[in-house]
Amino acid sequence: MTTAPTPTPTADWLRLDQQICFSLNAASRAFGGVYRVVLKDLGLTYPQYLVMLVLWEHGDLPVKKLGEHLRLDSGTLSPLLKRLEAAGLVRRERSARDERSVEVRLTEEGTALRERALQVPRRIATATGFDVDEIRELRARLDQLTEALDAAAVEETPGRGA
Amino acid sequence: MTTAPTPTPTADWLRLDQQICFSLNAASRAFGGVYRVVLKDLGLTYPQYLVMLVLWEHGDLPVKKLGEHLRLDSGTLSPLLKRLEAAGLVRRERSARDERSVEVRLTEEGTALRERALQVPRRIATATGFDVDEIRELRARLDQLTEALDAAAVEETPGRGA
DNA sequence: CGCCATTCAGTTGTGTGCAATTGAATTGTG
DNA sequence: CACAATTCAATTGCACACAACTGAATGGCG
Repeated sequence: MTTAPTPTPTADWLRLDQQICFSLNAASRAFGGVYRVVLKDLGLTYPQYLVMLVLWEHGDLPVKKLGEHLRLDSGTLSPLLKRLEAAGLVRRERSARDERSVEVRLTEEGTALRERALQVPRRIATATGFDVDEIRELRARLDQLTEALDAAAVEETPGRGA
Repeated sequence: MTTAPTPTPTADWLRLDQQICFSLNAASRAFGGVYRVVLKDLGLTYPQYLVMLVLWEHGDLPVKKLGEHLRLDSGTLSPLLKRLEAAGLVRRERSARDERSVEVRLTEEGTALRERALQVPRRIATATGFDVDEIRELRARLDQLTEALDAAAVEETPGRGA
């Protein structure tokens, strides 16, 4: 139905757009709420947990690389890493080879925290009520969306297109 | 393949969990980036645009109702609404019937802005690269996810159940 | 070698998000 | 009517995000 005519009035577009950004926002914040509860035991916020995940998986990294993995810049990471350092989970050390760069290293305490974090994913997965295939499917869709949006953002920004 | 055994080692769960929260986060921020560019002409941020959408659709509302539509509390809305008021788009007036309540009303300027905002959804929809059905499908999945996460958050929080 | 563009982390300023608290207003109950 | 519980907006404190800028360090190029 609606194969050809009915040129989708502007008001409908607006509504649809509203729904998609609403839904994404709501889902993101709902995730944040669940993580907040689950991570309280570990003394981590959700973004801090993401940083620790990257470090646990890839080992010590300069701030720049960390930012590439997480799509975050130094404006966000610098204060966050300071808090992780204050909590004793990481150290920050100027690289000897390149004094501009700062290496983020896991402390023993930071490494040890991984054991306690291992139970987090199961609790989160349970909370979603989704099974493995559904999660994979959704993830693929979201990544596809992100890719398209990033490409569009570059094109929309006058002066940033390449 | 992998029909029955392979009981999914813990490390895999962790990886999967990482991906889903990464993806959702990334998509949300990518949306933010596109909206930032598109909304700059209107002088609105993305959350401010969401508030305006609700007001355009439902008319004047008390802060409380606004928060219910957007899942935001007064801690977020109060300063945001002050900025919208400073921009001349809304007025805030104590309700005569209930002095606790503050009515958020569109000014003429705020109402007029809707005309210029009508072109936003099309640009966003184009940027996603998704067609109407794909968006609807994704939205449904996300709402389902949000519902499950909210329910789980209530259960996980000791002392907030019921 | 000297200079300039680039790279990198950090800082500043603005704007959310959310928990917790405050204080005024209202409602329910006796 | 009086009093306790509740509702509501605002505020405070903390933690992201991100743009714009700063300053130190590096690398390329003549």
